[in-house]
Amino acid sequence: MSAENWLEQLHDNGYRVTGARRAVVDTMYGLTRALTPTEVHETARKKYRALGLVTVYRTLEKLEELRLIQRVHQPMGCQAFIPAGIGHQHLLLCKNCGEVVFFEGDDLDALTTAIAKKTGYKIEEHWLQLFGLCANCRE
Amino acid sequence: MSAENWLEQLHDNGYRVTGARRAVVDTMYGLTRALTPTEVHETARKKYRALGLVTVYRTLEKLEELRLIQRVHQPMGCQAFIPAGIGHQHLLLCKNCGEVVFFEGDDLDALTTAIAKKTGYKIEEHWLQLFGLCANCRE
DNA sequence: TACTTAATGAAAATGTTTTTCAATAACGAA
DNA sequence: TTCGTTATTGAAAAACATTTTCATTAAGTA
Repeated sequence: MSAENWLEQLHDNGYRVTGARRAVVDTMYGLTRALTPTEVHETARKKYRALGLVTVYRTLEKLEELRLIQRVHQPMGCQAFIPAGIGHQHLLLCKNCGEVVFFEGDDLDALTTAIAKKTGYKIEEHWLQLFGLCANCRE
Repeated sequence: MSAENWLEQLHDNGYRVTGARRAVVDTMYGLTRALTPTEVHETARKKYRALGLVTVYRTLEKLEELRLIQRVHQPMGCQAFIPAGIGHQHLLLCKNCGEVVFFEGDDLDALTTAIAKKTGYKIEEHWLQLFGLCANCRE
């Protein structure tokens, strides 16, 4: 996996590889902190001056559609994006610096079965997110 | 607990009880589906015609501050509010009709301890949310 | 190299949330 | 009850965020 590979995936899905998209992909690829569309615009414009904010929105939309990036929900807002985890993963976020770590291995089967029985719901998905302080920020 | 009690809590915290606030509180109290500020405005205006959208935003802000309501995060958007659960509770949402059920009793200690050890993070909170179909909507 | 058409940036439109401000009304004090 | 202080209000404007429109540009294929 590399930024070049993301561009290939765009191409393979019938999307053209343009300078604007290269700049956005280069900005997003490998990020460990979520960025808002405006932040992506500011950063990517250093690589491609003419880049418009509208194109950032449109490119993020396509990267999300290809599941290369995903939206991050936080108390402060839910418009930021990071590279997507692979398979079923959850997030751990540092409240101080915003660093994002993926983890897997939650076993919520017992819980969901119990809740399903109690409520009559058919449970199809779950969101689990942890918040804390990363090794650097816990001082 | 009743809508009247929410108004008392506003009063006890130094806020005045007005017609506009009554209408918003009456709308929010007892809801089992999340409403956006605009939806609250539309509904509450049936009880208090002159109600402005701005006042809805301001009242929701205060109810959230008093922890009487809380924001609900969903794939489609994160601007909707419902009456808050008591203590540490999680949400189960029906994907079809939007009905919200609270539950407790998750035990994530083993998981968070393991993740904390693996990542070096100090874990302070977690969000857990289940999505599915309620008894009515699963047909 | 030329052609087709997806992609672009700018501007405008739309939608949401916040701020400003003069008028109003809640509510404690008299 | 009445009065006075001041929090609250709605309207309008401002500030932001996101989407749409459209003429121009450039990617990728023939």
